[in-house]
Amino acid sequence: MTSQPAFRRVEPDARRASLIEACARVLAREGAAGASVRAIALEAGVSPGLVGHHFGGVDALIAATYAQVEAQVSAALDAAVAAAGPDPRARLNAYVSANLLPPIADNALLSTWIAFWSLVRARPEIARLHDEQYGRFRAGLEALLAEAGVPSPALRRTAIAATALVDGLWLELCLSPHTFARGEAAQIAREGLAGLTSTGR
Amino acid sequence: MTSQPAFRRVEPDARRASLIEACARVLAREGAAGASVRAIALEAGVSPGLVGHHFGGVDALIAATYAQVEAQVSAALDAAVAAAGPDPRARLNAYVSANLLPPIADNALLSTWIAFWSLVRARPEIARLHDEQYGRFRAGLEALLAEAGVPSPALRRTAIAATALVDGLWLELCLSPHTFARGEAAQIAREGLAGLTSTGR
DNA sequence: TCGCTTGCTGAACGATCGTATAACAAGCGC
DNA sequence: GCGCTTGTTATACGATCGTTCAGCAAGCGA
Repeated sequence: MTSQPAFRRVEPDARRASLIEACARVLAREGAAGASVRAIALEAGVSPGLVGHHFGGVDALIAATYAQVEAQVSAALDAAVAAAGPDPRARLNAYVSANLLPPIADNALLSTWIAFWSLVRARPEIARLHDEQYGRFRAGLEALLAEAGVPSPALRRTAIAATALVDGLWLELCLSPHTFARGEAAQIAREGLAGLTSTGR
Repeated sequence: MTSQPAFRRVEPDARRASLIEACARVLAREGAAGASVRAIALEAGVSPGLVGHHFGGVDALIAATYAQVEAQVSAALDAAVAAAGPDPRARLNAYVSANLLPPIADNALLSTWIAFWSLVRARPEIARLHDEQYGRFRAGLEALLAEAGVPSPALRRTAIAATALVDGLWLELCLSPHTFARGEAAQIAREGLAGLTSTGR
């Protein structure tokens, strides 16, 4: 009888990806407070030492997870805009409401994101990542607003307001999911965006 | 030579208040992860055992701190509305923009609030407090929106959108304070509110 | 089949966590 | 001035935290 291997060797990139996914799941399930090295390693089915081996420390793993989740969100937004066709207004609406519809408005993803927010003030590395992410999101929004005819002077403020609207809806969707449904949030975001752009001067 | 007392006896209510204030300061400075019993006790200048003695556990202290901070914010909002005079539109504007001006838009208060958010998913008690707080805020907003002439069918959605706008601006003000100034945030909120209510049907 | 590279394990370390508890002492009532 | 109440301290406990590291073993190449 041949005993099966006690563990499988995986190439570094694949193992890192597996740890990142496990970290995201733990963050979603237990919040930032529960994202310990041991909990993440258990979730990934590996030993705690592997986290230090591949990332050097748990902070770097969390930062990598942030970057990974953000890349997924960004890709989903780009896809939504591309699928919306050529009409500028439709592209703008798609960009905004995609944040509040699947696959972005997933409970696990929302929880992951708020766990990151809670780390921003304590970890300068996370804060830097957040600033970059926020900047990219707002830049994308400003470009779509410009396409949709929002005049240049109002661009910055309209983009900030729309970003805040989306973030606020996203936040409440995460904190108390029973207040309103995902579909309603997307509709509120679309209506709100219409209001924000109609009076933007 | 008379040696001075090693500590002062304080009546329970006053000591509890002192611990709550210390908890808020620690949450603001170090985030939820740093709000340990020992850190809070050190901040308050007492021994760690006092937290258990007066609150039973650190969770109850954090919940009490949440309730206390919320009461302060609520009082500041009421005061802002009262100071705005009788005009419905002015009262509505005061309610919204007061969230983004001193004393509410204080860095410590903002950090405290986001630390609470990060605890909502992990602690059901905190989640319940959040739901109550959010409900009160939205109810207050709906009343002011009704005064300002927003028709009843649009009331709920408009209030949700305005709350999200304020929360989003508040969040970004906390996460990266250099993106925009407090005064600009309040102005964006006022303009955004005008847009939200003008198209609300 | 054997050796070598290296991904991986698992135990151990010191620090810090929340909580419980026995002893102490501040300060009021008498 | 003195005892009593009780707010407060200090310590101890077990659990869990992040990190380190010596050694095992998986699986490829020869």
